[in-house]
Amino acid sequence: MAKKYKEYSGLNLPAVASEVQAFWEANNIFEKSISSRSDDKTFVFYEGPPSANGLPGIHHVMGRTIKDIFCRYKTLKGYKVNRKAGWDTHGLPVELGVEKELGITKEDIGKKISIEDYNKACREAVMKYTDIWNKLTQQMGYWVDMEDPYITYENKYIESVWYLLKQLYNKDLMYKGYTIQPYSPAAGTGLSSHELNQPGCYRDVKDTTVVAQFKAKKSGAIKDVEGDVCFMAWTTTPWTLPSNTALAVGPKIEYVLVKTFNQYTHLPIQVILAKPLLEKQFAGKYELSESLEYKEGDKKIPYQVLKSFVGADLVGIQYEQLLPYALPFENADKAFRVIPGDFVTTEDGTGIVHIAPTFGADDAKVAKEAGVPGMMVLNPEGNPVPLVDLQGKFVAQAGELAGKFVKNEYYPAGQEPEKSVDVEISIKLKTENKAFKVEKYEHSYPHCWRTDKPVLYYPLDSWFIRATQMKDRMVELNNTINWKPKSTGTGRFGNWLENVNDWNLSRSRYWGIPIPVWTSEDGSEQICIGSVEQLKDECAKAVKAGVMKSNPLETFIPGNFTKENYNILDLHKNFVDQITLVGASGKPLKREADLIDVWFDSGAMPYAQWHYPFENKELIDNNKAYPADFIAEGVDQTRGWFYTLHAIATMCFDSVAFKNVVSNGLVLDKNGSKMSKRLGNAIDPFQTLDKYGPDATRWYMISNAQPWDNLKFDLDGITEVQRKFFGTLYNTYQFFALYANLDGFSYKEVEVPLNDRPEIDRWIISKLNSLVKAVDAHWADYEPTKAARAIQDFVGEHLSNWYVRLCRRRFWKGEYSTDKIAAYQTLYKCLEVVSQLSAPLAPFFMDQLFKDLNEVSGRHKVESVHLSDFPTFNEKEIDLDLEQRMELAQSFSSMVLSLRKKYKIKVRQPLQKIMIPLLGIDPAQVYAIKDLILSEVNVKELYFEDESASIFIKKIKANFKSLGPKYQKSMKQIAAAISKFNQQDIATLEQDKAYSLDIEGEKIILTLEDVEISTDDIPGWAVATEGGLSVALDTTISSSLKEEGIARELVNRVQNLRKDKNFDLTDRIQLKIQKVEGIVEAIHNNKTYICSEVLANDIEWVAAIGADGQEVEVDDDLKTTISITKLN
RNA sequence: AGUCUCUUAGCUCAGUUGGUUAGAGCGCUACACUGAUAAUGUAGAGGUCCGCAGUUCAAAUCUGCGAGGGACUACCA
Repeated sequence: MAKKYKEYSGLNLPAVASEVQAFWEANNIFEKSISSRSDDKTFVFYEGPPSANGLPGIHHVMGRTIKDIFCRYKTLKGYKVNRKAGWDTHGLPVELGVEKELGITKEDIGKKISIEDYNKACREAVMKYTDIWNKLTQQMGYWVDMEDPYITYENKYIESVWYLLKQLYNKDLMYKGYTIQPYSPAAGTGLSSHELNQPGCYRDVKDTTVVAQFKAKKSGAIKDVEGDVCFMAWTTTPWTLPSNTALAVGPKIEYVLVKTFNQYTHLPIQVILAKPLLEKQFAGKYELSESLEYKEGDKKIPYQVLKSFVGADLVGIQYEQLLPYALPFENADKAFRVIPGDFVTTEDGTGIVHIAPTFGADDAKVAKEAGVPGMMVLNPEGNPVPLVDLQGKFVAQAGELAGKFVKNEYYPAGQEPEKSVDVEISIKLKTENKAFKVEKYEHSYPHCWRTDKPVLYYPLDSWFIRATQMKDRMVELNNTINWKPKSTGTGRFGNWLENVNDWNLSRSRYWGIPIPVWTSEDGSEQICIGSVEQLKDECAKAVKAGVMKSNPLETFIPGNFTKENYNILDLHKNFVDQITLVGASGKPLKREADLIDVWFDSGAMPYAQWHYPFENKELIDNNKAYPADFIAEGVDQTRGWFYTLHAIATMCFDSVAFKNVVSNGLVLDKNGSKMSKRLGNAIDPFQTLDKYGPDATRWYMISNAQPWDNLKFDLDGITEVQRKFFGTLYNTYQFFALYANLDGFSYKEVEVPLNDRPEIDRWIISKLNSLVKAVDAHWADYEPTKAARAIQDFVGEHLSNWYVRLCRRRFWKGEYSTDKIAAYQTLYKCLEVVSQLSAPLAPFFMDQLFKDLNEVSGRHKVESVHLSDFPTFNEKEIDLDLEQRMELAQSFSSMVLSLRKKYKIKVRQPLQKIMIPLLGIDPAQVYAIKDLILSEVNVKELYFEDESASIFIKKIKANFKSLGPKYQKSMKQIAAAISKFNQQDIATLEQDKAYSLDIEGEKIILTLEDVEISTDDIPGWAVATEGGLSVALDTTISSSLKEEGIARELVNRVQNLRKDKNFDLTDRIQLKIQKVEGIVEAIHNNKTYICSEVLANDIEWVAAIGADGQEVEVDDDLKTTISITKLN
């Protein structure tokens, strides 16, 4: 017996997924999808490593669906797509997790717990959730090679990173410098921006603020002003005033010179500040006054505006140092000047900004640009340091402030002085006539999340990568990358590159990749290590020179890449910090204490995942696995992973790291708020996959919104996809399977030539080819949403709602004829192709569909849809004319049905004729679909009415698209004139193909193209108009039509009865009907039709029917009783 | 604060180079069909296209200024 198509008792998507999953595993389908493709045609994909330290969320399903789609698609297109999984294992979250678990803090490291044990704990903790991640990967159908992932903490990985760092070092792209970073003196550690963004870090505090007066040295714009002139600058951190080395003004801001009196010393003063802030600063007791009479004790202090300038005029003017405790150790002559600053605003303060380059990031930046030094002094060892030390105390050079903490919060509890440094300085300035105003001010200021004490912005030593130097090349290379969406590449990423800063590599942490640089104490000698082999050699030298007792890498064998060999070392801090190397002149070299930014880890993955260049050198050098053809991550990675990949590739390889990149948006909850555990609106990916199945979940996520838009994730949306798309497709398959099994169709017959198939078959085949063409282009173009929607539309609208619905009869009626075979072949083909087109997105369901079909037909010699070849479209099978006329058929049908509805004539009641006016349509087009329309709307005849026939009432409208460009300004009058046309005018225009209009004395010739003419009404007919098409329906029901209607009703009732009685489709019956007035004629005249429809041999009229009879209504208020019996 | 992004029906989204009646699905209401039946179809109601100003004969669409949501980066005297 021939194989049967599998029939199902219901659609259970989660069950489908687990069955197919089991099938994949049992038959190694994933491996085969790679191994079956040739090495010559590869598609390179990079997996952005997730941190196994956190749990996966629903957004990971989103991101990974996108990755999976294009990898699977390329596989179908014949590419070999290797996908190595990876784990991001370093970083602060891991450290914090471990500290929480062990109940320790950073201070305990090296004391309560050794760095070695600490790192060991991190190493174990970080892989804690790998099982859960693997489960998600498997359950959602994400194909990635989890067997052999790259792991960023492995020695081989680190060795590759070191290699890259050394390249940068050798190219002089790495340097050590200082930068202003958030720093917690109480904790003695720098803080990352991540730490500063912890909730509760920014708090409103009340600080003493000072508007200080900086006495100008007269030159430039103020050269000729009599008397002393001061710049006014406001600060919320008076303790930074001793470190002031510049004042910044906005070049375009207007400033004024004001004459007034100091409120504390009552001495006359002349000050400069921004004009927009004049009233704010001179509020309260100050008053604009003609006379400048003032003595101590007066309630009001008068002031006058003497002069105004723009900021640019002030730039370059020098001033006397406000608090001359110390001078910058270098370039002191360049200090104490007015410099330009773009960031200066006139929102608050004075419009002149006090610049202390050692304690502000912006300050450092503008000072550097202007060539102004920061207040760095030399410590007893001769090293430059700021005026405040790492504990937050002033250094010796700070005069009477020396030894004091800059904030009272830093003193041990109970030891705070009564007056904080801020207050002390304020008082000093007041008495010295240098303070214009001192007041408390409330503002938000960051606090250390661990010590609860305010953060300082402090210059810290860091290693940098000279990204600024490579900016132009990075921009150039970026222009060759295909970004989805484009705006992220040009906008967010492009701007980021344009304004790129040097990359701060340093992190003062424990669990990460150590900077492989060893330096002598005086900084004169330095080695950067680029491999374990080199480290071993240098260690040997160090042992020889006597700076180290033994070589910890003694047993390491260079060139041996076995696990065993690499397991004898650990390239983490605990191990490498034990190593002292030796410089050329014999000085001992110590490793720089810092670790590198974990973003470097992940940006190095293209090379480090292959242990480049120690192993697999050719993969990179010969561009076999580099650069990536495709990567995808969330848009939040733009300045993260996308950037680090790009930067490293540009700097080390002068190449892009990826050619195509999809940056997807966020997954929000259904109200558009961010998902978070705290709000309890986070969606559990496992529950979702369990309940709805991966296919529907994936399909929903991709079809609902473009990947780069945020997705408002709503579970009801998945239900809809389930019902609407998968349900419909499932039903279509079930329908096919039901009849194909009855007829034994297994696609063994020769293909019925397209020309021998009916119009509707050629139509759906044409549609199918168009679909293949479109979907192929969408997948290739990284437009998954468009692909999904196109498929959805095809399945729902064209295949199910139109093709199957209209063709149902062909499947169950009659012999196993050519026409029937054509129908099966057509529907089969559609289902098969749909399964292939959709397989990248709905891998489980589509594989089942494909296999269910293929197992009977054996058309494909592969076990799985994922091993098949993507369908090709045949341009010759696309018939746009046909597609267009089918649309016409659909429109006409819809209009007629709408008319039936309006006139309350049910579809089962046959009607005699419809008429279509030949206005703007090709009769041949409509003629070809005549039968289709007629059967769809149950009407007997269709004919065309020539446009010259006078029964139409026509409507005319201006065609703006055609008239607009030609007449522009006169458009409105023309349109108005056209709308006033009467039937005669329209006829004239149609006849002469032209019509002359007179608009404001100008003659305008209208052609037929300039207007749209449609039918408005046909008297005596029911008329429907839609989008320029009209159709008229004859609603007359003659007696013979009425009889037919009754016959049809009867057939319908009998069929229902057959079904109720569970008769087989092919059972013949005996039909008894109770003789009732009004139906005899109708049934008699349609007897043959009735009998053939219900498979009755004859109709037996009876006077009354017994208990087995069924009363039925065949027309309004027209009832009879019938009974049927099976004939054997 | 800067950069990017989004805002169209109750909800989720389409809407080509500007062209005059702004579309679909879901939901809702009404109905039909009953040999795909826990399926299917049809029709109807439903809109200040976020606001304002501008360009244009013509703006959901282009420009500017705002508002709101979101992300990232930075953090301010």
